[in-house]
Amino acid sequence: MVVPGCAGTHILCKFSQHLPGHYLGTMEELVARIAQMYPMSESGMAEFLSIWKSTTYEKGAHLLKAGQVSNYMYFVGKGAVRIYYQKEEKEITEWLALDYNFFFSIQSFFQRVPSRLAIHALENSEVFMMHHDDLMQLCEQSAETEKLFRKMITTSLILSQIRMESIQFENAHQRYQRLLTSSPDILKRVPLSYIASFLGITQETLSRVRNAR
Amino acid sequence: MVVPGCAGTHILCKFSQHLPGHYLGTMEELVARIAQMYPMSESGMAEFLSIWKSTTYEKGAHLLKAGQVSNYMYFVGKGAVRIYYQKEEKEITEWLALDYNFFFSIQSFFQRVPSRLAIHALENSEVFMMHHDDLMQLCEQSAETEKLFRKMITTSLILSQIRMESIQFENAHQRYQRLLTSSPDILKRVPLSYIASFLGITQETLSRVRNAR
DNA sequence: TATATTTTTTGATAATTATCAAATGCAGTA
DNA sequence: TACTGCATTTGATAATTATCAAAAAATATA
Repeated sequence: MVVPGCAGTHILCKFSQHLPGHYLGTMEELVARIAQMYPMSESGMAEFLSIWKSTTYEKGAHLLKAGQVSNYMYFVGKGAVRIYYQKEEKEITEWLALDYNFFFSIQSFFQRVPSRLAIHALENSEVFMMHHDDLMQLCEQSAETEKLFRKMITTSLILSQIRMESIQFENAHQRYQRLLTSSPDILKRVPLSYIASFLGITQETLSRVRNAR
Repeated sequence: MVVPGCAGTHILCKFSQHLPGHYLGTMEELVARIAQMYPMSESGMAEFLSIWKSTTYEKGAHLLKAGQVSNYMYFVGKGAVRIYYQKEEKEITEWLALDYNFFFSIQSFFQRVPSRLAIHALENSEVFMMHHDDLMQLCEQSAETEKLFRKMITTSLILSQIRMESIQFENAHQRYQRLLTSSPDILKRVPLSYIASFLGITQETLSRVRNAR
C-alpha cells in the first residue's frame, strides 16, 4: 500500500506509564500493561503472551536497522531504547521508550515496507518482542487478542494526536515542561541531544530553556 | 479510558484521494473508496454498506457540536466539511474534508467521550454516516469488516504521522506547496483563514506565502 | 449602482528559535 | 593528575513567523 505524498513515515508509541509503588518482574509488568489496556481472560492472556519472545540488548546494540522490514512490536523492560531516523544530514529522534513501554515502527510493521526508522538500546535492556505474523494469526483465532490489538492502535492514534498538538502549539519551554512532568527519568538517563531532537528543538535551545530562571 | 497528560485530543482523517476521470454517484464513490482500502467480498461489502446512512447538510449546518459524544464515522460526498475546535480564544481548523473522503472525531468516537471537535458543512453536502455501535456489532460478526476497520485505523495512524512530520519540519511555504499539490481544490473552495489554521500558520503568513513570486 | 460587510493583502515591529562559533564542564584513561 | 574526547553551555547573529494595524479587494445587500 502506498500513502500519497510522503513515503516512509513511521511512529513509535508509548502505550502505558510506569506504575509506581511496587516492583514486578519484567514479564509481570508486561502482563500488567496489557491488562491495563484491555482486560483479557486468563486463557486469552496466556495465549497472547505465548507469542512474545524475550531478548536482551547491550547498550548501543540495534534492535532494528534502517532499511529492514520491521516484523516486531516491542516492549522494553527495565532499560531504554531510542528510535531515530536520518533526515537530510541529521539524525532525528522519533521516540524514546524507557522502562515498561511498548513501541514499534508503525509504517514498516503494518505495511511491510523497509523501515526508515532504526532502533537501538541506550542502556542494557531486556526487550520483549512479538512477530507481526504471529499476532495476525492469533487475531484470526482470538477475538480478545483482536480487540486488544485494536485498542493498541487506537491508543497509539490518540497519543500521536497529542504529540502533534504539542509540537504545533507549545513552545520549547512548554514542551520541555511537559516531558519533565510526564517522564522526569528521561532527562537523567538520555543525552540532551537526543531529548532536544525528540522535542523538535535544537540542543542549544533545550540547554537555554532548562537553565532559564 | 484516560490518556495521561492531555484530555480531549482528536483527529480527523482523510483515507482516500479523489479518483479522477469518471463521475460516479456518491454511493458508488463510497464503495470505491472502501474497496481501495480493503477489497471485500460482494456480500461483505453489502453487509458493511447496510449500516451506512445518508443525509444532507446545508452550508453552515453542524454535523457535530463540541461537547456531544460523536457516534459516527463520516464520509462526505460532493461537498466540503470543516472540523475545528476552540483553543483559548481561537478557532483551530483541525481538518478539511472535501469530496469523497472519510473523517471522524477519533477520540470521541473511540473513547465515547464528549468531543472537543465540532464539524460543520462548508458547502451543501451529502454525508454518509455509520454509527459506532453498528460498526462494533458488525465487527463481531464479520471478519472482513473487522479487517477493513483495522485498515482504516492504521491508515489514519500513518496519515497522522505524515501530518506531524509536515508540521514539525516544513516551513509555511513548504506546507502550502504540499497542500497545493495534494488538494488544489481546497484553495478555491475554502476561506483562507481556515486553510491557514489547518496549515498551522496565520492568515497573514499564508497570504504572503501564496503571493510570493 | 452605491453602500456595507467581509476577506485578503500589506507594512512595521516583536518574539521565538535556529545557526554558527567558542568556551566550559565532565568522564574516562593513561 | 593531566590529557583526550565528548557533552553541554553561552554568546552573537540571522531567519522565520506572529502580532497588531491599516489598506485594498472582493462580496453581499439595499
